[in-house]
Amino acid sequence: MSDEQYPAEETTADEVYDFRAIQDRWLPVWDELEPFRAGREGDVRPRKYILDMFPYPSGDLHMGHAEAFCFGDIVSRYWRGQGFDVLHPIGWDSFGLPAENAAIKRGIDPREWTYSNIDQQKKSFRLYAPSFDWSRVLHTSDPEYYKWNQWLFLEMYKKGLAYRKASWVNWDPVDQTVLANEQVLDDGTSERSGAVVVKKKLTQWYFKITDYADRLLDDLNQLEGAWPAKVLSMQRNWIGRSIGAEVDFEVEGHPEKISVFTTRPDTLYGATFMVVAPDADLAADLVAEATPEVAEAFQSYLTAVQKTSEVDRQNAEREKTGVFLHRYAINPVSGERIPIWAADYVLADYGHGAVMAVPAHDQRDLDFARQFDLPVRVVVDTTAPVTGVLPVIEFDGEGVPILPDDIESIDPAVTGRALTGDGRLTNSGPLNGLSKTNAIRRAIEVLEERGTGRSAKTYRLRDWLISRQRYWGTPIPILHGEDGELIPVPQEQLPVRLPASEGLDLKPKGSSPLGAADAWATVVDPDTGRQLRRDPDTMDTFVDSSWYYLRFLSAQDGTQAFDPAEAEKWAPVDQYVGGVEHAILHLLYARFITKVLCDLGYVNFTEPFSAVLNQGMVLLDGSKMSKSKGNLVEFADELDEHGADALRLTLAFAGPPEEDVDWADVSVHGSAKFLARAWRVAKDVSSAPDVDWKKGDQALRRHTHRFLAEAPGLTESFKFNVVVARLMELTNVTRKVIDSGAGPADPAVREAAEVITVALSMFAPYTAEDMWHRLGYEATVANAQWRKASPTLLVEESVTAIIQVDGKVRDRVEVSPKISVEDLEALARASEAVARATVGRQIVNVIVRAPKIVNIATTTF
RNA sequence: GCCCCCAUAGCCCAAUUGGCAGAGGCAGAUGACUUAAAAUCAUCCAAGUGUGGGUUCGAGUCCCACUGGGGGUACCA
Repeated sequence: MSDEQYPAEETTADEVYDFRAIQDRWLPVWDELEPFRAGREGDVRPRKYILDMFPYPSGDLHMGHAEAFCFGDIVSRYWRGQGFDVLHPIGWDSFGLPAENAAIKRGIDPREWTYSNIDQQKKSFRLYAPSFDWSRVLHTSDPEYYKWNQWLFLEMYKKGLAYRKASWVNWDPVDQTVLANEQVLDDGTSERSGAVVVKKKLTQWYFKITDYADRLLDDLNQLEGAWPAKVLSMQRNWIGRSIGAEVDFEVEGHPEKISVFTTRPDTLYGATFMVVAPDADLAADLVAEATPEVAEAFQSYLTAVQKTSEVDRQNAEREKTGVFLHRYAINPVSGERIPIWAADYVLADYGHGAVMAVPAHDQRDLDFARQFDLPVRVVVDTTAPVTGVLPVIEFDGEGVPILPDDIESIDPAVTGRALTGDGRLTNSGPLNGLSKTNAIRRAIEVLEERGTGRSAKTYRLRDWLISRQRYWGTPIPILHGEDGELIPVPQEQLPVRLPASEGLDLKPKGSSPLGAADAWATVVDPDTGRQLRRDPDTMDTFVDSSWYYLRFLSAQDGTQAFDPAEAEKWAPVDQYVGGVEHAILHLLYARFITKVLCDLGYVNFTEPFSAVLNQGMVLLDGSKMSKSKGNLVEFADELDEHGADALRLTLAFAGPPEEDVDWADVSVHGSAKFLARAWRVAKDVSSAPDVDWKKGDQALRRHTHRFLAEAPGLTESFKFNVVVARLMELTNVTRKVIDSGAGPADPAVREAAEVITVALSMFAPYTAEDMWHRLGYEATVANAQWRKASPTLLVEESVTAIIQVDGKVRDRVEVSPKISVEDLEALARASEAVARATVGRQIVNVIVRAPKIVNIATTTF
C-alpha cells in the first residue's frame, strides 16, 4: 500500500469542512476562468441551450429564485459534464409597474430602483453561483434592448399584426391602465393590483394573436411529453377552440340577419327563442325602433347589467335575468317564428353575441326558459340507445319515429335538467332518427344547401392588448398626425428613448405620463414641417419577454435584434425552467411571437421552448411564504448561515422538482452534513491520480459503475432527489471501504471519489471544486466529464432469485445471472421451503423469470 | 359542475414501469467522544402502500368505484 499523500501540501489530519473558506477560495478563481462562456470560437462540441425564466428585479432574490435557478443549473452543469457546449444566460425583466410604483412612493427615478435591485441580485447570484454566461447579460429596460422591441412592433405593424381598435377593455382603476385578458383573474380582479377590473371603451393597440389561434393550439401536440401536461391543458383551455356552425336567422322587420354560433346545429329544430347580449351593438339595433316601453325596459336592464360586477356576472348560480325585445326571428330550417330576448348570460364578445336557445338541450337556455316560461321542445331522444353510426329506429307510417313511452318522465321542462347526451333526433324534419354526430353533420349540410349557415370555428382567445398607460415600458414607435394618420418611426431612428422621468407626473391618472412630456412627444416632420405627436403609451412588458431568449444569442449586437445564424445554432431553447404561473401568459405570447418571427423568415422553428420544467413552490408550514404572514425564509439568511452548496443541495434533495417544498420538512443542516462527508472522502483519498483503477476493490467499483449507469437517466428525467440519494449511498459505501475495507489508497476509492465529485458538482459546485483540487486536478470541475459505466462491472457475479409459492416468498437462492429457465425451475422444485409450503397442495403452474423470480402456483386437491 | 394530478414508515421521499415494499434523508433510540451538554461519529428502530372491488401465477404499479388532499377551468353557446 502506498503511503503517498496527494496533494500533500494541504491535507492535514484535523482539517475540517468549512464552507465559508471554500466559497472564498473558489469564487475568485471562477471569476478569473469564466468557465461558462458559451459559443467560444472553434468550439466543436454539440450545443444545448438551457434557460431559466429571467427574474424581475423587485428587491433581492428569494427562495423561489433559489429553487428555480438551482434546477436550471443542475441541468446546465449536467450537460456540460456530458460534453456539451451549454448556453445558460441570465438577464433581467426590468420594465414594469413595481418600479414605477416604488418610484412614485419614494420620489425617485424608476431607473434608480430598478438598477440598484439588479445590482443586488447580481451580487447574490454570484455567490449562489449558477453557471451563467455573464457575457450575455441583458436588461429589458436598456435602450439597447427595447430598441428591438420597437423593431418587433414595427415588423408586426407592417404585416398587419399590430393594429388599433376601439373596444371594451379591462381597466384597472388602481394602476390606472388597461390590462390584457390574461392579466385579469377569475374573480375579475387585476393580477397585479388586486383591484376589481372595470370595462372601459378605449382605442388601443393590439397584436393579432387570434390569427395564430389554430397553430398555437395544434402545435401543442408537438410538445406533448416535453411540457408539463398541466401547461398544455391550460393553454388548450385558454385558446378554447369550439367547432360548430354559424346559423343565419332572418328577423321580422329588420333588414339584417342575425348570425349565431352553435356547437349543436343538430338541435336547430329545438330552438324556441333567441338571446342576444344586452351590451352588444346588436341589442341596441334591435330596440332602435321599439316602442318606448320596450326601449325603456331594455335600457334599465342594460344599466343594471353594466352595474353588475364581473364577479357576480360570472357566478353561474345566479338566477337568469333578461328582457323581451318584442322582436321575432325566423328559424331558417323550420320557418318557425321565435321571440328574441336580451339576457346577460350571453356574452357580447364571444361568437356573435347572440345564441339560438335550445332549452331542452342546454342547461343555461333551460334555466332561462323556466324563468320566463318559454317553450321547451325535446329534439334529441336521449333514452334511445345509440349503438352505431347508422340510425336504427322504428318509424310509423308517416315517417315519425316511434319513441319510448317514458320520454315524458325525462322532460327537461319538468325535471329542470337539460338533456345533453347522445340520442336519436326527433321533431326535427330531415334530421329525425339520426344520432347526434350524424345530425350535426347533416344539419350543416342542410344549412349550406339553403345558404343560411355554414360550419364554423370560434375561439375563446382574444387579440392581445399591448398598450399601457404607464411610463416604465417600451415606447410605442408610432407618430400620430393631426388627421389621425399613423406614421411608423423609421427604423434608423430607433430606439425611441424614454424621456427622463424628472418633471413628469408618474402617478396613475388614466393617461400616459409620456403624453405630458411635450418636448418629447412633439415631433416635426422634416419633410412636410407638420407637427406630429408620439404615441404616449408603452408596451405590455410581456412583449419584452416574448423574444428575450433570442436576444441572449446576440446580446451585444447593435445592428439587429439577433443574428439568425446564431439562432440556427442555438435555438430553440432545449430546456426552459420556470414557474407554472407563466403557463398561459408568457409561454403563449412567446410561442406566438416565435411563430410570427418564423413567418417573417428570422427563425426556422415554430416553437421557442422544446421542453419546459415547472418547479414547485417553496412553502413554509404548508402555506405560501409572505412577509405579512410572518412565515418567511429569507434567501440571504439561508445563504449566509449554510452556504450556497447546502442550500442548493437541500432544494435538489427535497423531492421531485415539480412538487412544492415545505421548508419545515427539509433539513439544510442534513445537507451540510452530507457535503462534509463527501468532502472527507475526497480528502482521504491517498492514491495518485494516475493509479490503475482496474486493480481496485471490485465490490466498490461495481457500486460506482452502477451509479454511473443510473445517474444520467435520473438527471435527464429531473429526478434530482434520487440522484442525490444515490450519491449519498455511494459516499457511504466508499467511506466504509476507506475505514474498514481496502483503505484510502485503494484505486477504487479514488475512482469512486472522482465520480462522486463530478456528479456532486451539479448540486454543490464549491464543495466539488475543492474536492477536485484535493484529488489533484486543476480547476475547474465544471469542465470535468462524466465517465461511462463499464458494462462488465454492471454484471453481477451472482443474483438472489426469489422463489414464491402462490405469490408469497418462500425461499431465495443465489444463482448465476445467466442461469437457464430449466435450471432455475429445478432449483425451485428442489427447495425444502417450497416442499413445506406445498404440502397437501398440487402444483398447477410454475412461472419462471430467470434469473430473478420463480412463482409456483398451487391448488388444493 | 367539468377536466387533471396526488395518497408508500411519525415526517420528506425511493421502488429497474407487473416480480423480495426501502435507496437516501429528517425525527427517534442506543453507544462512542466529553466533567457535562452541543456538535460529530457508529449502530439500531420503523409501514404492507387512503378504502372497497376487479384483472393476473404475481398489483404500490393496470382497470372500476369511493374517500381525502391539491390544481386548472366555467353562463364560451
